[in-house]
Amino acid sequence: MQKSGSTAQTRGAAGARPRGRPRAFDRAAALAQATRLFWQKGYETTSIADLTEAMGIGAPSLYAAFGSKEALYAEALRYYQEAYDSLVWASFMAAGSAREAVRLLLRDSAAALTGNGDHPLGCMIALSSVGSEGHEELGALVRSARAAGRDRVEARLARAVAEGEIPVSVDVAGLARFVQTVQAGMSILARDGADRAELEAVADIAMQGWDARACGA
Amino acid sequence: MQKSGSTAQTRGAAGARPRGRPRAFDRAAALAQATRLFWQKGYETTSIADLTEAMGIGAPSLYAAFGSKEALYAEALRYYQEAYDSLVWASFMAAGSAREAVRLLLRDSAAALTGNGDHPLGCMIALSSVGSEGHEELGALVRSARAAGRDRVEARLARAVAEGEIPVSVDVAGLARFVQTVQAGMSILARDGADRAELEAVADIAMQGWDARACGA
DNA sequence: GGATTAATATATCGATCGATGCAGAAATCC
DNA sequence: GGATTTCTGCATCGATCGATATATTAATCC
Repeated sequence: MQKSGSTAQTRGAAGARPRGRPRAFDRAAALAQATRLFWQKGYETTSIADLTEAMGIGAPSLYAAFGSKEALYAEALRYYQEAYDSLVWASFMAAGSAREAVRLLLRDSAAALTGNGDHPLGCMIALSSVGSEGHEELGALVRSARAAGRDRVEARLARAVAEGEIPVSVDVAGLARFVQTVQAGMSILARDGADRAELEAVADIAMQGWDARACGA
Repeated sequence: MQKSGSTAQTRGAAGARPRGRPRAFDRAAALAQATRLFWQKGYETTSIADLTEAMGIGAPSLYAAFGSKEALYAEALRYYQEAYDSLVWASFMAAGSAREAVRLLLRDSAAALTGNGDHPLGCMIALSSVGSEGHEELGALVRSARAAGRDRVEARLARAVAEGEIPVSVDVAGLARFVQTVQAGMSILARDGADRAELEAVADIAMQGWDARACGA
């Protein structure tokens, strides 16, 4: 099910093929499939049988390439952050003001979380319930990933305070936590079937308070 | 582990004890324990062995009293709504205005979701990921429970429009969805360790937009 | 007391869980 | 070519999953 010519994906440009029998599947593609499955079903609910079927490989190949279910999930989480989550933050990073950054973050989140049908609904990180008893290592991983989002917002707000966009009287940590709350909540609504327009309306309402406060001066 | 005198909990006031050997455990107390376990760990992650241990009964007693794991979860969800979730809505129901109702709902949610250490963090309904593949019946149950919260808010907002508190130009469905989003997001933050003061600050920020909009007139 | 009814304790059911042992297959090195 | 290395397919490991069969115990009815 995989052309034999595509087995060189992890090799350096200078050749030097590894010694033994080459891997018959595309590791990156298999990881992408595993990511979508974990994203859709969660860690506990996704079985090795589910994974091997979706990835199109046998269990020994999975363990040889990824180590364990936990290690595969950790790698899938990293893949998700790079392949999906980072896209949501692109406009945020490029925005000229903190207000515009947050506005675009929430708008882009509304669009990404509802998706276009080619990936699961909601955010894999926000909706992950790993760490509720057992798998403490993965739980810490997910929690830190969630905290990273808020930290990005908080850092941007702090910069805006330094630049005079936002008055020093504003609690940037609290405001960042509010943005994180809205973004997290949108994932739950997206899972329940809220569409893009509905979440965009939520994002707009969340932003309407911005100008009412001293921030928007 | 249970006094034999407490076996009459489901009997009518007029006596008429059931025929056979009486149940040796308190069904309501066992349900309460099961609820807390499902609340903390989720449906899939909680095993029958976990349940029987926490409830202090054997597996056959569990199945005789509750039918199945799915039926027990459904009953636990109902118990949660009556014993915990309804408390959060008490002030909402009693408030004199829609604005005050929503404000108290978010404030009380902040308090309830962080708790006082005697129950799991976050909302069992909001954080439930049942229904992501398999268990479609329970998934529908949880989704409808989530929708019920938003419907309550929307109905209150609609009433406020009828009473002139909120202008007819306001999209009450969208505003209700915003409130639901903030409330849902707070559950995720609570699970990650956000304390009561932090979530109250989130609730306050969510409300600050209220007066800025036409609603607060 | 004897008959009837229901709950408990013990042991275990088949299925599935995550994870491997092993033999054959496909590549490199020499 | 032969030796070596690594991946794949098949079979299966012990543990745990949700759920029960069976025998015993404890109550009511008569």
